[in-house]
Amino acid sequence: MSTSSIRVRFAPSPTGMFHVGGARSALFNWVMARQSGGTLVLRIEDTDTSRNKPEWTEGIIRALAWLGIDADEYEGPYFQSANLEAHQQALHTILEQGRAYYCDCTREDVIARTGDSNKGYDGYCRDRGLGPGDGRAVRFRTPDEGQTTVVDLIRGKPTFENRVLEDFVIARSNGSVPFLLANAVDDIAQGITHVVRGEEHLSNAPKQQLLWEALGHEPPVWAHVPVIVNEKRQKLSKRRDKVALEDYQAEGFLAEAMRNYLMLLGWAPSGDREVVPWEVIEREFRIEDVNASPAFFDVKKLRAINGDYIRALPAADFVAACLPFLERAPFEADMGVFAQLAELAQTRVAVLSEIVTMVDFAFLDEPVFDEASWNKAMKEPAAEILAAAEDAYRDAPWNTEELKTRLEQVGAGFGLKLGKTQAPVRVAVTGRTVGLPLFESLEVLGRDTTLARIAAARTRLTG
RNA sequence: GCCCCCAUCGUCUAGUGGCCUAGGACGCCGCCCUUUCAAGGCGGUAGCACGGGUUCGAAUCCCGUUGGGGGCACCA
Repeated sequence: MSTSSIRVRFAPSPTGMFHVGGARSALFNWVMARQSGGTLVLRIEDTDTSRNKPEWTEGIIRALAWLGIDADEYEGPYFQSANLEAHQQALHTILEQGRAYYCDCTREDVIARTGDSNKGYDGYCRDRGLGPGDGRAVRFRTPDEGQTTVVDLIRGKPTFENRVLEDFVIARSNGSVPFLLANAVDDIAQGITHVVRGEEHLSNAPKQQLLWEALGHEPPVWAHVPVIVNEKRQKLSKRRDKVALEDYQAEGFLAEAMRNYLMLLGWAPSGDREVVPWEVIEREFRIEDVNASPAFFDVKKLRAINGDYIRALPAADFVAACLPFLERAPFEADMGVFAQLAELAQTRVAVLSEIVTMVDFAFLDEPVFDEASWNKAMKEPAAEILAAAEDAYRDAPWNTEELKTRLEQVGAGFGLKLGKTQAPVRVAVTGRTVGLPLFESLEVLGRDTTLARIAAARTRLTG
């Protein structure tokens, strides 16, 4: 952005869990504000009292902070509900201009007349000269002729025939002002210069632009970012898709990875790389470069990127990041032991929550035996291998190299390579066929536990 | 039904008329490494929806077709 004093906004309504689509919009707006020295305004659109809950608002603020958009990064939060008077004032201004009229039609009346529930309002009350009264809403009189063109940074100049724009409601019969007007009035009041929001709002743009003009203001520059879709190419919905940012956070996705990935939906940094420091994104992002087509939310790719970020973490940071997951685990982890295992685990987890099953064997009294693993590893000379291993380990110097060498020797006695020989031992000690490097794990576990587990497995095997 | 938007590998993208026998990433496959699994290294698979133009030249420009999507509330 070359414009120096842009004002953008993020205006979510607190009607549910904060989701990834909102996060991306917030990120786009934030980047635009930061790179232009402009301002990001946070406005909570809380006027639908039947669907709003304060905890949703807290969730939004918490999620933004998690992504790096702390309170000092935006102006606000403003609450739409605090701006009711301005909404009424705007309503009167429009009414006085004769650009709006009262209407007592119910939804049913309109459908009865048009015979089509998909058709908009038919203009029935346009010239009935109704005054205010019970059960009467106010509708904006859209122009009969001409067209409205919105300047959209991503889509060019979508143009709408004014005659197909229905006379929409700008005041409900109870006097309250709905979204189309309230949103526009707030944007005007807060000096918004660029409205960057989801594509689902594109068809609202001409109506709102008409409102801006009626209120005596130059319309803003718009940017309708494409929706994020699921595997069926439909807009992500909280009903059928996993969209809550909190859920991803709880699973162990890193905020840095999440925001990097989110920015990749519809856009890409220069060069042949996409996992890049945030500074690069902030430097290179241009809303004009955002693709106009919907993007699929690919969790697999998100995981891959998250893995990249995890591996890039300094060891101590990785340990710290695992803490919350350890606290929720069904065991008490000794941090000294964990630190050693974490080093082995860091390249093996794509999301932090996976750390739990990766190290549980070290902190549980008994390993959790995976049925399939047991059956796979405890086949033929397994009992003999375990017996030999137990003998070989009883007096072994307890370090990785020696443990490895001794088991190699055990395997040699059966004509087996280490890959085969280690399987029964691994399952006996960790419960699973895959996991952290075995001998390193044994070293950390200690002789007593290792021997005890091998013995227990032998008993279990032979009955 | 009406309005609007969109269209490069399975997915996310680079590409803005010649540098493209279309590049990268994820996924997938193979090989190497190897104590399992990862990580890492190397290699491979796969795409400009279709049809017309414009042009010396089109993934790039125009038109149409088809196919997707979003919206059509006294929700936001």
